[in-house]
Amino acid sequence: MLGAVSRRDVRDTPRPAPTPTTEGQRTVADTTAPPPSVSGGSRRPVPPQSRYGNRPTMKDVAARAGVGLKTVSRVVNAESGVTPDTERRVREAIDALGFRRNDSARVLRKGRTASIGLVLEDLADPFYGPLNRAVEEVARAHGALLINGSSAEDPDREQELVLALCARRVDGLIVIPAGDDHRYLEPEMAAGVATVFVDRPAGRIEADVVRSDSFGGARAGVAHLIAHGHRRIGFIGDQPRIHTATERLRGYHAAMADAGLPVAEGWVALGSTAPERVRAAAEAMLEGTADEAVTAVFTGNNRVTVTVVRVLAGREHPVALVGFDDFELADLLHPGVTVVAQDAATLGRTAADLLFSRLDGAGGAPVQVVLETRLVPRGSGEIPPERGRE
Amino acid sequence: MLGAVSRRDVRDTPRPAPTPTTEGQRTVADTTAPPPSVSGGSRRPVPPQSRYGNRPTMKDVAARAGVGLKTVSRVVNAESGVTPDTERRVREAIDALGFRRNDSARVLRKGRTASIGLVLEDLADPFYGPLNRAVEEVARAHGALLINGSSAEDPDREQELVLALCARRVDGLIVIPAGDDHRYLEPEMAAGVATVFVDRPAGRIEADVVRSDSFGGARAGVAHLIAHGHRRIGFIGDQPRIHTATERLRGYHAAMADAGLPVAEGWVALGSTAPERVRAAAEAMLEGTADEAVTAVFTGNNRVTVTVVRVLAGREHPVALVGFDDFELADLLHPGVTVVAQDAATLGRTAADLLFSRLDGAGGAPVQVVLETRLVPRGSGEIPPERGRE
DNA sequence: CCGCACCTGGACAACGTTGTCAGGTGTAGG
DNA sequence: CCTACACCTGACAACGTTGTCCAGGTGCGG
Repeated sequence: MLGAVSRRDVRDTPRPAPTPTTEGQRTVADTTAPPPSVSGGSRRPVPPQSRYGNRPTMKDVAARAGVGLKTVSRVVNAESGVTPDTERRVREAIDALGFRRNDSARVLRKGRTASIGLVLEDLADPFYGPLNRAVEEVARAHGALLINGSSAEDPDREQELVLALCARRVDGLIVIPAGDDHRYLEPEMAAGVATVFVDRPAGRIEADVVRSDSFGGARAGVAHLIAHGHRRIGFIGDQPRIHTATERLRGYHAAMADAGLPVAEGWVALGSTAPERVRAAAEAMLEGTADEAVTAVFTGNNRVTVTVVRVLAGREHPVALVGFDDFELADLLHPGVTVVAQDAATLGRTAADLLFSRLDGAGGAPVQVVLETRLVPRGSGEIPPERGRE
Repeated sequence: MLGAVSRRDVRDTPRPAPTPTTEGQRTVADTTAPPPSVSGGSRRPVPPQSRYGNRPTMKDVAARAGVGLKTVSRVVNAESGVTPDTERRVREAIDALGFRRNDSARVLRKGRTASIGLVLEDLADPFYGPLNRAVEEVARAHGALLINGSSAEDPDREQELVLALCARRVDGLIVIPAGDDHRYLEPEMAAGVATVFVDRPAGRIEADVVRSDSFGGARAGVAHLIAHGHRRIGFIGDQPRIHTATERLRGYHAAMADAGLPVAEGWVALGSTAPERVRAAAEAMLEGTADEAVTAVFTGNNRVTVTVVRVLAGREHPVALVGFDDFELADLLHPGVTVVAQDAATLGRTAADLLFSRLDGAGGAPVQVVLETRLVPRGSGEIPPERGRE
């Protein structure tokens, strides 16, 4: 962790000061509680009805401009039927008071919030960045705001977050499910909250889904390894609770079966993507007797792939690797990492388009959109089996 | 792009179907408009006062439970003064109707939204993932929801987004500024919207800032190259409009001056981080006569670094490189990329802590928190100058 | 058996905005 | 000069919730 922290009154810094000032002096402080600290404290002790800083309302603007309340509303919403002169007076009052419309009140009156919620599993996972961005772009094109949060793979937290968004009356939801039971969403969906699931299908309810072809992608990836002569191939994936994990495992088994290859007991490892676990699993299936040690590994997602790359980097003999999910710089490693790529941005864009089409009234039964994956050979998947080839 | 898309009624898929079904059949469709499509259309044509799906209100719950409105409110808010029996009746009615409190109305009444806004420049930039996540964790610990969006480095869009968040009456804002004039925020801040800037200071207003020591970090990074024998060092950075870009450039100049080294004209390139531009800039300063070609490059942020790594990977002679910002897999490249690391998560956590301390009533002048950077030698910065060493 | 204190439950107003509708002004035509 | 019409403008209610306040009921003691 980067520990040193310095604080100073901003006045001490007379602007970005282009002169090389005494920028070096710092005081060391506890990073875990940098500023005056706060965390534990109780809620702010201000008078219960603080009304923030007494923001001006339309009523205030109307009084100042000497017009009626509704006229201010008309100006603010660019409705027709206001004399230029009146409008000018109103605008002056708005600027003078620093008025900004209270969207909470507006929402309450109008019924729609022009905002959608996005719940994903980890905001810090690079896979979700482009997805997040794509959803935001679509939302923006529709004049909607995006509210998002991450479930940290915790079903309870997912539910908590989703229901909080519903309480905010988002118009629609895009959810990357962490749990496998979404019946709690039924009343919300019945009440008109459009919902699209991404990456994985909803559990125990019927709902729109946009996902990649995990099964086919994994099958193709494993077949690629088989085509390069491998017969003993390991699979390291995410927890079996997660739909994509089991789909990809299914693809692995299908590819092995297609080639008439047996799958030994120690070749499949499902579980958390924590680096320690993945590292242990990889090392276990790379060791063992010559008949059991794998000559190639298929990894179930980008987190797993990165960890396995680290494991392989420390070994003498190269071992073939194909990973599900592309990742930045995969092409610059030695060897480049062969991957089954899914397009996160398209996933997000497609889901958002579908969501807004529902919001615009598109009816019909829930649909399932499945996006093709793409095998990207870069070297690591083309390493032939060195030893143990029978 | 991954083009192939298939759609089918979800009913056709009798569950994750563990049997290897005909998952292969797909129809090719235009990815840019996948579902029934929507985009251009006008707003939904439903009756103006659709009230979504006529969600039940507290009034409905009260009627069904045979109690008063306020009693329902008491139950929902876990206030005291309700008989267990009454509470049970109310809860049954809530479950039966699928009632969920309308937070818009609640916000309107109470004045605080328990939500904060985060505006960053690119949701897809991996640098912001951990920052985003850290802010979310702090917000969650304070019972607040996080609303975020990205400005795409566009000052107008930043302002638009920030003001939209203010209209939603977020309690506080964390902003990574794209623009250099934030006076538009003055009325909002005066009205009580706590605001903390991250990564870069606010423009033309005084406000809290949490940022890394760009100047010192860049100076240390360039000094590292000088210590390894380089005398002709290039600098490729972001647009000069961006504060961190100029600070890092300042650090570069300081380090060069410290060592008494001149800076030739073609050695500094500021501008967009678009790969084409960076690539051109890098190639230009690597070519040229022996006296002018640089033997080392310092890159101003992670986007630039990645592009330069690509350029260097295609060259015969290794060229030394130190980059600002750490990035995943930097250690696994050949050679490992030496970086000046800043801790995005701490940046976010610190900013969020500061924000909530302001919301909890902490007064005082705006503060500036500066986090130390850390030089991480990995190889690329330790390459000695091959040619042209005088 | 009566009275008092306490406690539960409900009526009501208010938050800031927008839709409805009626009133008022100015202008043009008869 | 009066009527009619168009166009602005503003009063009012309602959105769903919470804070205030009061009424009614219960339990206990006198």
